[in-house]
Amino acid sequence: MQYWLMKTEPDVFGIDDLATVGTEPWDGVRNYQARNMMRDQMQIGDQVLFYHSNCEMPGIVGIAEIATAGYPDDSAFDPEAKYYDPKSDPTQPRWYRVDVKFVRKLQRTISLAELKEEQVLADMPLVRKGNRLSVMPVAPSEWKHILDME
DNA sequence: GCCAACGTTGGC
DNA sequence: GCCAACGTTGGC
Repeated sequence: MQYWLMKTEPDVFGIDDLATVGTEPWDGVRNYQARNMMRDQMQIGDQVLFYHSNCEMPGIVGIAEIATAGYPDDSAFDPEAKYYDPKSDPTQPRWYRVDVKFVRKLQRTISLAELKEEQVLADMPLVRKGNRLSVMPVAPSEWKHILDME
């Protein structure tokens, strides 16, 4: 089993929204590194740190899990859809998504500022300046360390 | 294949 | 709202 971190903007879709719907297709990711991870590596049951970005207190707010392996993101095929990409062909999809399932909310937000202070987390792309990856792998030791901070 | 222009992310 | 960092695009 693998661990991941996925970013989302709470104004668009946050942990409370996930708690409400239960399972959500993670569509609209238009970054090749993130695409490759969703398409090639994510498996049902993988655990996810749910991260809020672009908000008052950026940080980890909950736990989710992967509910489907990667499958084509058909929001790329629909000219009416927000994430339409005319270069993605249904016979050879360019973009993929997974379904993400709510597990639980953390008792508190583990803020980005706190995460940055942890020396053992210094290698995470999340805390590195200028890194914009919205999906990233998390080492088992990092996973444990972060949840111990809860 | 280079690289300037442009768009997006996301912290602050 | 600003702006640094970075990815993508497109002219050459």
